[in-house]
Amino acid sequence: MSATHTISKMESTQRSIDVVIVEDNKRYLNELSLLLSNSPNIHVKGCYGNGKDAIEHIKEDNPDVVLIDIGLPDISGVEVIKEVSKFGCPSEFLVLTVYDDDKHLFDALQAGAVGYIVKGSTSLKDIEAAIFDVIDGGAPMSRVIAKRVIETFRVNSHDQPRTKFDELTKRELQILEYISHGYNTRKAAEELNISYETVRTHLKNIYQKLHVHTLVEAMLLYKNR
Amino acid sequence: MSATHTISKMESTQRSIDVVIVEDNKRYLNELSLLLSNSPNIHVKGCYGNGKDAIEHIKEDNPDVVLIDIGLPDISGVEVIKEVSKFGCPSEFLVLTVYDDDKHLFDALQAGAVGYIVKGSTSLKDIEAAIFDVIDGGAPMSRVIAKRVIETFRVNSHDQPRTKFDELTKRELQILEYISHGYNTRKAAEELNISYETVRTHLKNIYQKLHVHTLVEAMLLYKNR
DNA sequence: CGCAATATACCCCAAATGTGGAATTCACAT
DNA sequence: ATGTGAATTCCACATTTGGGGTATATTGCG
Repeated sequence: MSATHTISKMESTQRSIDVVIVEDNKRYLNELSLLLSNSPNIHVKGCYGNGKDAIEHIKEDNPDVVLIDIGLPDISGVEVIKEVSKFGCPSEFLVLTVYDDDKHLFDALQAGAVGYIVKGSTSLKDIEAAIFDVIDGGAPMSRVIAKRVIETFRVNSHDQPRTKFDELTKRELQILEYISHGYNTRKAAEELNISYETVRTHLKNIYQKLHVHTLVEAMLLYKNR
Repeated sequence: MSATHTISKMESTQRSIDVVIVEDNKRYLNELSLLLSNSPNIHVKGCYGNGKDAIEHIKEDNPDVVLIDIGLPDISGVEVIKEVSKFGCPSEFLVLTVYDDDKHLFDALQAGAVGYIVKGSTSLKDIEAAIFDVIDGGAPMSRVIAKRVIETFRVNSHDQPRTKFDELTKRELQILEYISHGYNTRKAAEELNISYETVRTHLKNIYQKLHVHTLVEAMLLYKNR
C-alpha cells in the first residue's frame, strides 16, 4: 500500500516528458519502460543496459529525466551522472537502486542526483509519480532515504562530550580565531595590540591544553571543534 | 491537487498516535486540531500557543509526534525542539512554518526536526498524512524543501569556478593530505618515503599555486576546498 | 624523438615557530 | 589579605619553515 509522504501542489504539465532509462536488469527495464510508455505525458527516449552506452547517448537524447541504476555492469551509475553532467546537460537524474547504504546514497546526491529511490520498496506506479515530481521541481526519495538524509543534519546539540576547547581562555580562543583567518603569530599580536611574545606564550599554553605541538595541528582541531 | 512525492509502504499502525500541537495562530490551530481529532488513529494530547508552555508540558504529554510552528510569539520553535530534546524525549518533531528560507530550515533540521512542512503550500489532510509518515519512520517534507535539502549535497562537480587546487599535482595534494592529518614536513616525508627537502620543495610550489606563505594558510584553504 | 611537466634532491639564509624558563600586573574569590 | 588564575611581558636556544637558488631523473604526450 502506498501513501503520500511529501506534500505538494501538482502543476499541470503541457508537453510530454522525455525520459531515458539506464538499467541492466532486462526484466525490470522492460516492465518500467512499458509502464512509462503507456503514460500519456511521458516519452521514453532511450534505454541503456550499461554505463558506457548511456554516457555516449544521453547528451543526444537530451531527456528531461534520467532514471538510472547505480549497480551497472561496467561503470557505476554515479560515474555516469558525473560524466554526463560535465557537458552541462540539463537533465535531472533520478537514482534507482537496490543499495540502501549511506555510501551509495551520498555519492549519488553529491554527483547531482535529484532523487533516490530504493527499488524493492517502490512500485512502478510510484516511480512514474516520482518523474512528475522531478519535473515539478521536487526531490523524490524513498521513505527510508528521506529519513537518512534528514538525519545528516542532526547535530548532537546536547550531551556533547565536552571538548578540550572548554579549557581555553577567551584570549586563547581569540588568538586561535585570528590564526584561523590566516594571520601569523606576529600579525595576530598586532591585531590584538599585545606583544608578539605574549601571543607565543598563549600558544604554548594552548598546545599544552590541546595536546599538540604545532600551529597546524591546533588549527585542524580548532576547525573541527 | 496533491500527489505522491516520496515513496513508501504504509505499515498498519495498531495503537493511536499521540500528537501535540504548538501553534500560536488560534484559527489555524483550531482547524488542525479539529481535523486530527476526527482521525481515528490520532489523539491530540495537547495544544500550546507559545514556546514556554510547550517546553513545560511536552515531556509530561510524552507525545509520539509534535507539530511545531517555528514562529512562536516568545521563543523560537527551534529552541523548543532543542530544549525538549535535552531530556531525551523520544518525540519526533514535525515543523510547520511559514518561513521557507534556508536559515530556519537548517536550524530546525540540526535541532532534530524530522520533517519540515511549509504551511501555505500544504493542505491539512497532507499534514495528517505526514504524521503517519513520521510514525512509519519517514521524513515528510514539502516539495520545495526536499529539493533544497537535496541540493545541499550537491557539489559543483562541473562548471565549477575552477579552484586553485586543480593546478596541484597528485604528489602535492598527497602532501597536503598528510599535513592535514597533523604530520609535519619531516613526518610526511618519512611516510612518503621521499626526502625532507623534496617535501619542502613541493610545499614551496604549493604556496606559489595557492598564493599563500605558510602551512597554516595552505591548510585552511585545503580544508575548505 | 624532443619537450613540458613532474618528482626528486640538495644548499643557503632569514624568518617563524616550539620549548624551557621567569617575572609582573590585575581581578576575583576565599 | 591572601592566594589563585589569567593575562601580560621578556629571554634564550633549538628546530622548523619560508624563500631563493640549482640540478637530475622520470613521466607523459604530441
